[in-house]
Amino acid sequence: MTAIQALRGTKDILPTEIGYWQHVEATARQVLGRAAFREIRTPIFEQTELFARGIGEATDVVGKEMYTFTDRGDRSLTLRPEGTAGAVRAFVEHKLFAAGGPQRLWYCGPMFRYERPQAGRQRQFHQIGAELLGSGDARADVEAIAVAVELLNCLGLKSLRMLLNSVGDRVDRATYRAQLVDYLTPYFADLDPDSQDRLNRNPLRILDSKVAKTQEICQEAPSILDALSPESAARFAKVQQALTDLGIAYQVDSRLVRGLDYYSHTAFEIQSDDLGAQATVCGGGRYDGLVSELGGPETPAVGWAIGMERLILLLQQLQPLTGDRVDFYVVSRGEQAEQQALKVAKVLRQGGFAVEMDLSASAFGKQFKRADRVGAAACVILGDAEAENGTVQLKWLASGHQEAIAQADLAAKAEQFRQQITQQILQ
RNA sequence: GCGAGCGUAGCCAAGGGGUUAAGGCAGCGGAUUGUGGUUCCGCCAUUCGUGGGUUCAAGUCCCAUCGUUCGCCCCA
Repeated sequence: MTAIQALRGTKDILPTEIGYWQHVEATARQVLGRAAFREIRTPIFEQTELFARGIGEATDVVGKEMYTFTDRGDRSLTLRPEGTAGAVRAFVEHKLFAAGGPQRLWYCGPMFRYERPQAGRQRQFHQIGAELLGSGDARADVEAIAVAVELLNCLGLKSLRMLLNSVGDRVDRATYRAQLVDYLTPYFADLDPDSQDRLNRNPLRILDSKVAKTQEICQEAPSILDALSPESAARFAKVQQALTDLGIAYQVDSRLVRGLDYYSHTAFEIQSDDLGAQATVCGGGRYDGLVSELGGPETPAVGWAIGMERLILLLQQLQPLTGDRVDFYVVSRGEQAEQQALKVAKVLRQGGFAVEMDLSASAFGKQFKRADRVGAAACVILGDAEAENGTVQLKWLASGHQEAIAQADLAAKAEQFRQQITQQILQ
């Protein structure tokens, strides 16, 4: 029998590392909640058409990275490759726009893309995302970005850099696209093959090619910022001013283009140098056309997504996880004592303590070793003598101090124990 | 989809054609059968991802395959 392994590009999150995930999720819930974002949970699979329409047929995500399958009813379904399309679908389906005023939504969960795994990239990965729907005001962009930055700050992440750009509206982009193609065409022969291919399909993407020669050519290329209409340019200036006022550092990078079709105006990425080739921890921007594209009313919107695996990769470099500790480890030997031990454990657990029962029936010495290994603050000991007179021996492992306590008194002494444990942790 | 590197125990590994597969951590047992953290002793891979080939001889060389890592593409 060969053992079955987790699929390529998927990972088990084991108890030893789950602490990071819980910490990130708790912090996200807190920070987003404080900014009045409300959590939404949508299905992890949807009609394929949702993503085809929402993300764009021409994108790589839709073109070659989706987990698409046919169910028993011959419907084409797809495991969600990102979270925005589903959130917007729910927004439209449940007419959340009718509530009046902008809606602030956030989500967190697994996403799926069929890609070759590498550092910071998996086939099933997790994102935390936020969407602010119903405001086209430049302040909405700023609010969205500020929440993302606040979340990363609260997690203690340092030395991140934010790249900011405006890709204008549809008209601006069409103008710019023409300019860019005009500029690049004479260099066609010098471009790398991928970029040659993109010249017709998606010329803006050539700008962030990693090939040195291509980068060199792009140095002199026209900037999209020069192609913005006065209105788009003013809007972008407003976003920058507000970020500066909030003390949020950024650098304008006119070559930042995002991969999904639905972006317009503000685009931003937060990157780290400590992630290998996949440097982006958070990416987002404005997507004014998406809601109507998905059958809702004309609704401007802005949002972002954070890659949780990448985030946790950074956290792990920062701080080791403090292991879960046990307050009491219950050591027992002898039939009567073992029976009583179960009750003692129950009483202590009801008192709010983390209690582990030794189930081995081995020598006391062995049981103490295990108590040590799980980092217990104290051992509760029950042998024949204790069982006989209804007491336990309570031994504090750090000091070695040991005392006899009546089993009936354990509940009443909970507060006293709690103080002793707290004291020990502080030391 | 393309390119490169790597697969020896639960983990980290040495060994790069000559035969008893180092060592460390962890684990288990004992010294110590009612008291842990230290110490000491012992045990822990008939086998080196899998299949085939070369050779008198293969973890060691070759091929294939699977897995994994890193990079490209793309993205969080």
